[in-house]
Amino acid sequence: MVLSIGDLSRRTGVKVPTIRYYESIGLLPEPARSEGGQRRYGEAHLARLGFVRHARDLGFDIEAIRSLLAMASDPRRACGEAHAITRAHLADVERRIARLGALRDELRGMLACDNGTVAQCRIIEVLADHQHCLHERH
Amino acid sequence: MVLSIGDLSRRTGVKVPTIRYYESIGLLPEPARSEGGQRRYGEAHLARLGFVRHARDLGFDIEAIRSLLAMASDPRRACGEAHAITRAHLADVERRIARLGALRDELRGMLACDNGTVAQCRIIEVLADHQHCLHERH
DNA sequence: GCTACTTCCTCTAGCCGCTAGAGGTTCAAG
DNA sequence: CTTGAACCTCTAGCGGCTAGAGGAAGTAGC
Repeated sequence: MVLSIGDLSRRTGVKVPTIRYYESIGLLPEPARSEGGQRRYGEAHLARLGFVRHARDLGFDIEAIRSLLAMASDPRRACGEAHAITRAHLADVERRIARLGALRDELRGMLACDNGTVAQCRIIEVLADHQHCLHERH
Repeated sequence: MVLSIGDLSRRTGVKVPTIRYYESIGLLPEPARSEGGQRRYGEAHLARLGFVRHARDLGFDIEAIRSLLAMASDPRRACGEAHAITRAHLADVERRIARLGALRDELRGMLACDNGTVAQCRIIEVLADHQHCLHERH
């Protein structure tokens, strides 16, 4: 199987410039080239880019993905480190959810006024004065 | 009341370079200067920067804040636009919460294996093959 | 083999919202 | 009057891409 960069892009859902970007930062190995210098990919690239895409979708940052890739390539290695990375990421996601939930409540409260003038508008009022907030700390 | 940029920073919790950045993008008006050229702020700046800080904490982007500031400065203006901005932002926050919730479930599922070797590790497995996911679409 | 058209190439610059650092000046306390 | 903190401007960098210029290569139909 030989794929152009466009083929690889369509198969993985990763945009062409993003694939080249991943190569430039060393996340993907340099592929073979055609006589004319165009990139030619195989199964290994497809799998690796799929892995990367998937991890990005799950919100892992590039450095975490680098580590996960290193682990995936060594099937005998204990996956404790993968657990640590994933747990850390999960904790981060949970923090973000909590924060966004508080934010949502705050925004809903701000919307609980009719469309009067700014003078009575809770939105402007809340923004102008922290005292009106539901929570002390955002 | 006369405040240096450091005073303003301490009072609002906005870092000094960020205050200068806000000025550079026109979010804060240019303040008066001391004889030696240092910035000198008053109550109006304090209130405006507080508003900006608060809106940023609530996750509004700079352009939204620009609009909200324009509305706040005109107390007779109807606040329909402020509602529209806030509703749009709320919808965005809700989408992010839903997405992060799905992500959290996915990550929790991935952690449901013991620390064996990579060969049996669900984390690596899930990342390598989308079929293992809880959801079709992330 | 030629034309036309798409896809590919490299390179540079830009996005957001800051943050960091260099190299120099001003201010305020003692 | 000296010290040392805080200030100044300017440029560059962060993450993770995205956009555009200007040109070369690949491919399908005639």
